Parts: sequence; structure tokens; C-alpha cells
Amino acid sequence: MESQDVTGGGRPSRITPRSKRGIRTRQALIAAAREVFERDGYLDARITDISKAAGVAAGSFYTYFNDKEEIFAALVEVVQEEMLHPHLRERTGVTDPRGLIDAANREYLQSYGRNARLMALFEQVAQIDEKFHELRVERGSAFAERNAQMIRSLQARGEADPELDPLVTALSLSAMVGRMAYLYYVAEMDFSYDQLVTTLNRIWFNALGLRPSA
Amino acid sequence: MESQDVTGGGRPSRITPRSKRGIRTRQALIAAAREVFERDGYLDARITDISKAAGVAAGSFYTYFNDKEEIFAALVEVVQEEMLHPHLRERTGVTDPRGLIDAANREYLQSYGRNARLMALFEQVAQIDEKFHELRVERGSAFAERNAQMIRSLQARGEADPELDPLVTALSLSAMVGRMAYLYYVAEMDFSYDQLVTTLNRIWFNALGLRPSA
Amino acid sequence: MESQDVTGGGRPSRITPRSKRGIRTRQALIAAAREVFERDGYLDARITDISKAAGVAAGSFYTYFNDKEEIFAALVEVVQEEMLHPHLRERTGVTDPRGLIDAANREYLQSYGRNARLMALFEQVAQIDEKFHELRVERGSAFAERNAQMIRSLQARGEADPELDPLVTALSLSAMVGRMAYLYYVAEMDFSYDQLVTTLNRIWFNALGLRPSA
Amino acid sequence: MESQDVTGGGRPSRITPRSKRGIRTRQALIAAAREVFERDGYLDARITDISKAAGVAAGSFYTYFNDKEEIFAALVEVVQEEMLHPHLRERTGVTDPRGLIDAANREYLQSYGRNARLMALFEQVAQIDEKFHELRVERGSAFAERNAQMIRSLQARGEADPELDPLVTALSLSAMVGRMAYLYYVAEMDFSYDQLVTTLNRIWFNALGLRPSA
DNA sequence: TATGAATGAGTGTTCATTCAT
DNA sequence: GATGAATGAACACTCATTCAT
Repeated sequence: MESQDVTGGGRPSRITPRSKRGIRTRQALIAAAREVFERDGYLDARITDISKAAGVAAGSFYTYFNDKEEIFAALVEVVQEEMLHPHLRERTGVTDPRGLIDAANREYLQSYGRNARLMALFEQVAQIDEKFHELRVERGSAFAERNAQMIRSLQARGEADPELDPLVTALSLSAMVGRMAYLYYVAEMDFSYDQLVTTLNRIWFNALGLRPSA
Repeated sequence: MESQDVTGGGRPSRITPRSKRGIRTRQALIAAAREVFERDGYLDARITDISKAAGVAAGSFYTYFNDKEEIFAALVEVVQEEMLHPHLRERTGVTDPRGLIDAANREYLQSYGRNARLMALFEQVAQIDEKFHELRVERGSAFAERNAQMIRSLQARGEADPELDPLVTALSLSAMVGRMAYLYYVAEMDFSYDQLVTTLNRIWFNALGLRPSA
Repeated sequence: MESQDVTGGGRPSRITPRSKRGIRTRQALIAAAREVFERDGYLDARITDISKAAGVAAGSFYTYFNDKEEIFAALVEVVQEEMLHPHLRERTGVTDPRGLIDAANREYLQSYGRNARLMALFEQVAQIDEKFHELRVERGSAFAERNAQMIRSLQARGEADPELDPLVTALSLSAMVGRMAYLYYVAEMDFSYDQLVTTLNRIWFNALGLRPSA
Repeated sequence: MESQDVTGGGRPSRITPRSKRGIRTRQALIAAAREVFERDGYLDARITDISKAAGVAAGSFYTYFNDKEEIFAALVEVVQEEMLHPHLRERTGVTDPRGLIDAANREYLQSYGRNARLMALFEQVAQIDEKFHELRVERGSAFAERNAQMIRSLQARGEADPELDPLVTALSLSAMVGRMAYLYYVAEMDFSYDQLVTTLNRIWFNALGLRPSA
């Protein structure tokens, strides 16, 4: 998933800094944005506060971004690079389906937990801003599509319930994990991490009809 | 689910109208609110527009509500009464677990579909307003608790996988259905209603380990 | 020349006041606008100052006008009604061409002089704002067209140089008077009112080839 | 008409470049200013854009000019040199009054037409900036003074109406030509170039009482 | 109860100008 | 001389809320 221009363009996009100082300022603004967004939420975050937190003048914000939406997009990009962990199989050496699902679930939850505030923020902004809503749905689809592939292989090998629609199943189970991560880390519902992982795993296994590996 | 004061109180709560005229005005405002909210979203809805849509003067809004949050709460109450369909078993005469789950899923999705715009609105407001966020989580929990009860009985009768944590399982599967309803009706993702119901049912059955009824 | 919507529309036009108080406020704003515009010029006039001069809150401006352009248009309308003096012939009883031209020139100059500051303002805004520029050209054309009619009659009666193009002549001579009024009242050039009227009259007479009335 | 410091002085005037590079940059800025002014008008022209159009950094503008007014003054100077065509009599060999007036009118209109955009700009700035307003009035006066001289000679020779005030007449007729050039080239009013010249000439001739040359 | 005009706090945004490199 | 990033003063405009009629 490469860096991608989240905002579809429109106004004259601001500069990409050429000097060292410019790069530093831009980064300071993004870091400050993260701080302010996490503290105040997207709606209450004022551009002035972001500039102030970055230690620059109010107007300097506009050297790099047109508005709140644009700096949020930049923040999303930065964080997504941090959160990306593809090639699970190669990294872990795990090959049996149950092990892979368990590893994927744990990795997803850990990653979500490390960035819980930000993830809550993304959920929020997705509900507020059309562009980010679409982005979120698309990313979810792409993720589910990879899982759908796995389900298809398992079905082909006779290891998974052949009656399941691979894509809708993948979407459903991914949606479930995503939402439960939210309830655990953001809404702080009252169950343990262990209960969570164990139950999610078991639902995946049962739902797909995976038998325990010998 | 009784009428419940969503907003924790605070300002002098506005009147509950006694005169016929007052009742009419209040209802007109709520209807107008639904219209404006669905059209503009919660954030962009202006109190002025709600009054205008209701055909009353700007100031009249404050005879009945203190602010946007309060009229939204009133709207939520009205709609929830419309959406409530308890006692599924008694109403349908269905008794086998798979039949009940199928009926519940279908009923939930239909109901969601009939009020899709509003449901999207609720999701949005839950992400914006703390009070509604809590309300949403609580309602979800209550709903899941009922499902957890069902899972416990099935486990007790040896009809469901005894390894599952009943509450977390219920939460997860409910969350899954809720999110998929959103993706189908609001995000309008590209799969059919039939695929949706069939897949959700099958995931429930498999996950719980329900065998087909003889 | 009827009241005419100078601004071609666009944004939701503000209210026309229903209550007495509203009418008073709107008028106070227009009067204040005249004051501020005359004092500071169009460009330097701040909306805040207009509100302040009218003795109302900053926001109240926007109850009646969308922006500076719009209140200026309202001001133009008001003043134009004041300045309108048609039916010169009927009012004065003058019938001979030279007498009519003399009366018209004097009336125009007097009227210009009474509103010199505002006339300067109109010139300024016409150079700044496309809409008012067009308005000015149109009004000038309409005025010239009436004069062109007069020239045509004189030519038909053999009293005016038949070689002259009536419309272009009328435009030219009107433009001349308009510009000289500006130079006399606004730029305050160094010649007397009497020199001005006498010379303008004589140029008109000579240009049209009018002989002195017996 | 020599190069003349239009702005009355005040801030430390910027450098007059010595190096070839400096001269080139200064010229590039003036050319860019003309471009931007003609495209955006005086008010909307941003110094940033002038620098950009000249292909130099924002800050470089201030090496040569203090502000927009100053570069506009420089532009005026350049253009006025281009537009100057004195000594009409000597250049054309024309000597009879009607011929000279005709030649002068044609020359003025042609010249105006070649620089219509800039002339419109000058009109605009004269209405916005006190300094340029005065400049415009002065130049007009100087021009009219030359015409007044001509009128005086004609009167002395008995060739022109002796009743006319030479200066006010010259001012009036010049103002007329100037304004009509504006209406023709800038406002693009609907009459032909030929109508224009013929009518203006005839008004001059008639107004002054010039008989056709034998 | 209804009206609708008045209020005014609150922030985003622009852009001329400076100055360290 | 040139660069381009940083500065920050300055204002327009919105809209929830009040309150006299």
C-alpha cells in the first residue's frame, strides 16, 4: 500500500519544502497535529493550536497545508507506514491456517492497541469526512480481499466450509475483528485481552470449519 | 426499552407541551430535525434550518429543546420505538436455534435498511458526541447480553461449542452483523442481500457449532 | 429608472425586514455605510466600522447584507432615487433647445455637486467592481440615448448639424460633462463654476450647430 | 517628459542595479508586473505572483521595489515613454487646424488602443491611489494646456470662436476624447472606429468654430 | 407560546514583508 | 544579489442563543 494522495486535489496544493528547515517545520506540524488531534478530537482541534504546538506562527501552517483535512491526510499517511506489517507468513514462518489466523489477529490487535487513540480518531474522521470514509472502506476491502484469497485456497484444498462466500465471509470476519478491537481499546469494554483473542480465533476457526492441525 | 433521558440533564430542561398547539409544534420540530439531519448530516445541520423546515420561528426551537443534541436525543427515542421488535420467538413461532438466528438476522437487516439514513446518522453522532457514543455501546451490550443468554442455554444443552466465551462471542457476532448492515446499506458495498444473509447465518451457525436441525 | 437589483444574485439574499425595528436597523446601516464609505473610501471601509457607526453589533450587518458590495448597491439605489429629476421640459417650462441644454447642464452639475463625495465614490467603485462598472456604462448609455433623441429631432427640424452621428455625439457630449463635473467637484481643478457652465453650454451649442434663439 | 519620481519618496528607495544580472532581474519584474496587472487588475495582483511570473524568488522583489505602488510607477514610466509622440506638426507636416486636430485624435486613439488594457489599468489605479490620481490630473492638465495654446492662437487669428474660455474648452474636449477612447476600447461600446473619429473631429471643429480649409 | 431581529464570541485565512542562509 | 521559509496583523463571517414584542 503505497503513499497515496488522500485528498483528491482541488485548491493549489502547498509547497513541498526544499530546505532542511522547511522539512523540519513540516514534520513538526504533523507531529503537533497528532498531539492536538489526540487530545481534542478532530472537530475541536484548532489550526491555531496545531501551529502553536509546533512552535511556529499561525500563518506557517498554510505554507504546507490548506486546511485541517489536508494535515490529517498527511498524518494518516505517516501512521499507515508505521502500521504496515505485510508478509506475515514469511516473517513468522507459520504456515498452518490456524496459526496464521492467530498470528494475524494478534498482530492486528497489538498494532491497534499501540495506536488506539489514533485509531479512534480515524473512526471518527471517517464518519465526518466523506473522503476519509471512502478511504477507510477501500482499505477494509483490500484487506478483506487478501483474506478472501486465503479462504478460497482453503476451500480448494477441502480444508474450509465450501458453502461460504469467500469475499463476504472475509469482510464479515474482518469487520468483526476491527469492531472488537475498537470496543476493547477505545470503548474499553469489560473483557480481557485473552478472552478477546481466544474468542476471535475460535470464531474464525469454527466459521471457516478449520480442524485443529495434527 | 423505555423512554430514557439520554442527556444527563444540566440546563433547565425545556417544557413538555400541554396545549395541542404545543404538541404539534414539538412534533413538527422533531420531524423537521429528521429531515435536516438526514439531508445535511449532524454537523452541518443548523438549528435555524430545523426551525425553518418545521415552519416556525428560529426562537421557537428553544421552547422545546436546549440544543441540537437534545432534539437529536428526542429523535432517537421516536425512531427506536419504531424499530423495536422484541419477543421474536413468540411472534414467529420459530423455536429451533438456526431458525431463530436466521429470523433475527433478517429482521435486524430489514429494520436497518428501512432506516438506513438514520442508522448512518447514529453511527456518525456516536463518533461525535460522547453521550450518544455511550448509549450506542450500552445498547449493543444489552443486545449482546440477550444473545449471550441464548448461547449459554445452547451450551448447556450440548448444542453449541462449549469452549466459546458466551458474552464475547455474542458481542463479536453482533458487532459483525451491525457492521455488515452498515457496509451493505450505507456504504453500499457490492454484494447481494442474499449473499449477505446466507453468509452471516452460516458464520453464526459454524461459529456456534450448531448442527442442522433434523 | 426603477429600483433594480444591482447584484446579479448568487448567495442567499438576506432578509427584507418585517418589523419596524428591522426597517430602522436596515436604514441605519445604509446611512452608516454612506458615512463610512465617504470617509474611508470603498476599499478601506470595514464592515465592522459600518456596524459600529450604525450602532449595532457586528453580526447584525449580515442580517441584511451579504457583503460590502451588497450594501453599496443598496446605497446606490437610495441615492439614485434622490438624484432623479426627469421631465425637465415640463418642470421648467423651457422649450428652446439652448435653454433646455443650459438647464440640463446646470441641473446635472448642481446635483453632482450636492453629492460630490458620493459621485467620486461611484467612480471609484465602478473601476473596482465589475458589476458597478457595467451599471455605470448602462446608465450612461440610457442617458445618452435620450439626448440622441433630442439631437435627431433637431436635425429633422434643420436646427442641428445633420452630419453628426446622433448617438455618438450624445455619448461624447455627456461624457464630457460628466468628466468635467468630476474635475470641478472632486479633483477641484482651478476654474470657476461660471466658466464651467458657460463653456460647456457653448461647446454643446457650437457642436450641434444651434443658432441663438430669436 | 522625463523620468520622474512618481512616489513622493519615503522609505529607503531600493537599489538601481549596477550588474547586468540586476538590470535583467529588474526588467523581468516590470514585465511580469505588466502581465500580472493586466491579467488580475491592480488590486488582485499579488507581489508573490509578480515575482513568480518574473521567475525570481518572492524576496527578490524587494531588492528593487518597496511595494506594489512602486513597481506600478516604474511600469507607468516605461509605458509612457512608449506612448509619447510629441511634435505632431513637425512629424506630419500637417499645418491646417482641422488636419492637426484630426491627426491628434487619430494618434491618441490608436495609441490608446494599442495599450487598452494598460490604459484601463491606469484609470483603475487613478481611482485607487491618490498619487496616481494626481499624476493623471496633472498630465491631463499639461496636455490640455497645449491645446489651450492652440485655441488661443486660433482665436487670435480669428479662426476660432472668441467667446470660448481656451483652457476650460481644451480640458473639456480632451476629457471627452479620453473618455470616449475608454468607452470604445475598454467598455467596448457598440459603435465603429470610424463613427468615433468622425464624430469627435466634427465636435471639435464645430465647437471651436473652425471653417473647412479652402 | 410564537416571533424574528439582535447579539458577539470565535477562527480560518491571506499576503506583504523580513531575514538567515 | 538571490532564495524561500517564517512571520503575524488584520477581518470577514457564522450561527447558537436571547429576549422584547
